[in-house]
Amino acid sequence: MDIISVAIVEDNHDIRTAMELLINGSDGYACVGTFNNAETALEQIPNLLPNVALMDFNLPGGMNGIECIARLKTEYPDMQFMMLTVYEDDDKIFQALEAGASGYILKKTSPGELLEAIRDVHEGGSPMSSQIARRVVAYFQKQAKPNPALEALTSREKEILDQLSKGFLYKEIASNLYISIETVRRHVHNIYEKLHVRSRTDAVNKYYNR
Amino acid sequence: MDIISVAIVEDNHDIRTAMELLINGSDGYACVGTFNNAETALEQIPNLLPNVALMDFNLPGGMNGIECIARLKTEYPDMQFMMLTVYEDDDKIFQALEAGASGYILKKTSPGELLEAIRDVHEGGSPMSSQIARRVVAYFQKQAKPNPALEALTSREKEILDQLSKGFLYKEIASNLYISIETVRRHVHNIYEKLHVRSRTDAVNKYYNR
DNA sequence: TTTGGTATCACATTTTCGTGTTAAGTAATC
DNA sequence: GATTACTTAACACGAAAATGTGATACCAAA
Repeated sequence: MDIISVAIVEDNHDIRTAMELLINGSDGYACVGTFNNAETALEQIPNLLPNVALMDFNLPGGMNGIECIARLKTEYPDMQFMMLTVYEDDDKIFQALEAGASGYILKKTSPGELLEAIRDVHEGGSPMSSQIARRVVAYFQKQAKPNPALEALTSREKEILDQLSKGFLYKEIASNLYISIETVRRHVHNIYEKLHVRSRTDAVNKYYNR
Repeated sequence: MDIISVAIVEDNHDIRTAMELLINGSDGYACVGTFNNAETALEQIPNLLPNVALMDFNLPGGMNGIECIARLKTEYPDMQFMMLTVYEDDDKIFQALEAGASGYILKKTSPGELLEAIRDVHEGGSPMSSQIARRVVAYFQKQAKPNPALEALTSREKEILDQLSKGFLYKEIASNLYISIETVRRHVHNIYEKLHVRSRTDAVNKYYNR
């Protein structure tokens, strides 16, 4: 069992110290640096190159933890980041994951579970509570269901819209579907009416749920 | 602790029977139905209305487990579905989640963890292994990073492209950005050249990473 | 100082798109 | 048997987009 080096970015002194003690007091873990703001972390972490960085969301100064992760992750893609926060809202979760966090756990997590999560993220997992996971899964399910306005389209119209979305010219669509260009025009017209749009781009945007 | 009713859809007789025994032999769980194919499950589950349905991927007959989930989830949004499979590939995971599965666990999971996962998914969580979660998280990170070809665009060009993507006419873009329509034309031309496209829709598709 | 990249504007031409109107054949519904 | 919805098609017109060519100005790097 190799030793996992950990950096902590957390502005609350008590929490920061408690986590440092926990990590340094556990076999197989070493805290190599603690920071109370994003700017210092951004400056020092490149020197320390920890395996895992624990990141708080709210930090004093202009930069929050997510921005800090985004910058570091770009430079050091192999470094693992884990959000450690009190927030459970969708926005913050998705932002953190997009920025490059692999784990997302709440501060109320027990010390034992925290250590386990650190090891987990280091070994290629994505530790997160089952509730957090449900938020992430819900995102997929929401994405999957298309705009209900599209249901009003006939199957032929959907076919045409799909061709439109791929950027084909009318004449290309006509030849792809073996119909006249005038018929394409007609279908497009009907599609626009049903979707209440006046241009191809707007129609495609609705098609992709934007 | 209320009793969780469970249905099992799994074609392998041994596995199906073993799970049924496990569930019926555990306090707080009851197996209310087992099925060896999707068609029968689709027909019977509406009568049983279990809290949780465990679903295998490969099933005999025309329908697989994902299609089965998709149909049932549309009818019974409150029913919880958990994939129980041997597959760990991204495609199957994402398909299952989009279809409406809330949990995704592997067949090698221990009996104790399986029971825990069933309770978890019933209580609003999304049980999945840390490795599975990483796949899902990776999807977010991939989505977040834009097409590298866009980096070749100047900031002004990105601004124009963003306006294009919103469906504005050239003259609207011109007035939004306080420039001449001829300048818009020129920028659009340069954007198309850099992105190697010949139409607005293709450019927008690249902008959105399609 | 020159060169290269960026942003700006102009004119001309061709192609494509969006809209209006009309209408025939088919399939499903009532 | 009439009605309704869908698919197909044609013609015309103006608007918008795409293409080609050229030009000026600014700024920063070579």
